Amino acid sequence: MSTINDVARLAQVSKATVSRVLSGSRGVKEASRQAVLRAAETLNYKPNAIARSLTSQTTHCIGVICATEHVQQSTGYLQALEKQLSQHRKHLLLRFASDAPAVLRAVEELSSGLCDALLVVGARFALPPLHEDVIFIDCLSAPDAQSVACDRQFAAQTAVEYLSRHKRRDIALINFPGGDAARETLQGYREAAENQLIPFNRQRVIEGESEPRIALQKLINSRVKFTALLVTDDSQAQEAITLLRDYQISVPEQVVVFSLDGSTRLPGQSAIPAIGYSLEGIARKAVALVLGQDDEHNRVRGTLLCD
Amino acid sequence: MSTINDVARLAQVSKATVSRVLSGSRGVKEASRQAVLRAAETLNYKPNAIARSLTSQTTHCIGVICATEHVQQSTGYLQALEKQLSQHRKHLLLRFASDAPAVLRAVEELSSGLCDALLVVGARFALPPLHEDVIFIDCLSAPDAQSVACDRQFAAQTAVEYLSRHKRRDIALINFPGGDAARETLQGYREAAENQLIPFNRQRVIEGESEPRIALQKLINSRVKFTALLVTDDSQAQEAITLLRDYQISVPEQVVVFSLDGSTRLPGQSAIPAIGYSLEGIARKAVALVLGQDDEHNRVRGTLLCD
DNA sequence: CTGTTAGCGCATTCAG
DNA sequence: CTGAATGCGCTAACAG
Repeated sequence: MSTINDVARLAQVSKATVSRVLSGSRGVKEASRQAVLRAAETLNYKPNAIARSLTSQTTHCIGVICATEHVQQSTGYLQALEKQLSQHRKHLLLRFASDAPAVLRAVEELSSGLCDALLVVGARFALPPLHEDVIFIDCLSAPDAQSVACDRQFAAQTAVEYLSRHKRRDIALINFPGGDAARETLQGYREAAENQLIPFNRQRVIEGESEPRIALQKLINSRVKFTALLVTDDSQAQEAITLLRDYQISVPEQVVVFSLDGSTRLPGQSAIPAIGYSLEGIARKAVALVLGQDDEHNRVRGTLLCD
Repeated sequence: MSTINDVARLAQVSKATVSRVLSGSRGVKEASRQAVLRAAETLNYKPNAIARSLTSQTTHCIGVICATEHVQQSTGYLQALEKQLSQHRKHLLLRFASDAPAVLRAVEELSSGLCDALLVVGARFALPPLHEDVIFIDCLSAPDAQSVACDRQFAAQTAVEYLSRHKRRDIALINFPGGDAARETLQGYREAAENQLIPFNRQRVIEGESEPRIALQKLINSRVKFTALLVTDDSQAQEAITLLRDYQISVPEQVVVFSLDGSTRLPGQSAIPAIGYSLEGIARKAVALVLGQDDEHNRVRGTLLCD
């Protein structure tokens, strides 16, 4: 690769002039300008990004740590994020991490000046507080100012409203294992139920169980009646449906399964009703946050999805 | 962030000593060594990756340009690649590109010293020759030395063999639109057919058609008989099946659809017979190539998949 | 308008 | 064993 020195020599000017032409570009005699441009062209010169970063103290790299267990979910986010980032001329440094320690390691390794900021996506487990410029997307619980999250309360409300309109008033909920997400979901669920005059039955709510199959078994073992089942996402929905059928419970006839997050499904892929979030919208907000252009409103609301 | 200077000052030694301790680490008095280590610890010092890159002329970043149209396919590759790369302490810079110009742009933007090498994955379209250190994975056609590709001839052979064992001897093929991939596939197809004493009927082979639906319509319009259909990948298979059913042709009873690349499907997802490739194996080879440890054998063979 | 100088943070000489 | 000096490629401040 040719350097700025080569260009300067060929163009018979100083490095500074070359730099000016290729960056600031104002206040340069047209002749020199042309000479530089021509020299750069013939040498196929590209300013070295690393050297640039060293001076500017910014790499234009954003680290993205994908913590989603189910890869199919991450891919949509990745695409949306990459699109937003490249629109802002930022690069996306990718890392997968399937549990908290792995996320920590990834954060460590990316915190050596290589990235301007970090993004953690879809961590469904508890994360220790991360001091750096880390933004959380769709994670279980995170400081509000540094994260963009789904409005889970709104989602649960919508779901209950939808189900009760479909005459499914005995609604079970397999909630997130914990965190703010679980709290908000439960709140939305209770609130909407109250509005619908549906009596609250604690047995219908399973919490603190990270294994969905076990959660469902608990529910069935309790012999509480339910004609609808709220689960946190599509993969949980799939598992639930399989298990329900194993129990000879027909879906959706006997039990309607409703996914509280169906954003990552392909269009027309499934007939499971769900709340869908705009990945593009989420990515846009996240990138805005990362770039320090807070739009002060990091809660995203989803729309009802059902074919 | 603290710099090497801060550490040197705190440890009462020179920058050079600090550097020695934290890198080469030999030929340093134990006392200084401890002092440096302690200082680095209290300052939470991490050598700046950018400054390091500037001197070492290597960034440890590998650019990955995902050219797969169907995102579901890219995600498996991404995960496999990231795993291999991080094992080699390399970073993965992600970029999506859906057509040739976009790939070109991505290559341009990543060729400014930020990446040590580039990887293009799954380009199903013609690519102009790329001069840089670009390695191609699963692309339509690329110089053999710079690419890891599926052994398509072997795949087609295997498919034809499998189908004829299942008494499906009238095998149609919707081939790749062009490139070496198409050539090899056709060759494998013909060779196996010959071995099985299946007469070759050019009408059964559709080539040069990038739109799978149109390709299939061509085939059907020609009224040639076929009891099996070879397509290049799972998404094509899905489209084909839908269309066949629109034509009242039952799958797999009347026509068995066989996917020549089913690597990116989830286990047990589909009952379509296919050739599957080990993404991990492909990623391993690709990373070896990128790191200059050629293993001299960049062809990957797939295994028969059918439940 | 332009060249010289300094410095980003680090590793690597080369002397002591 | 260790410190001072040099340079990686570039930009910015400062003189001319």
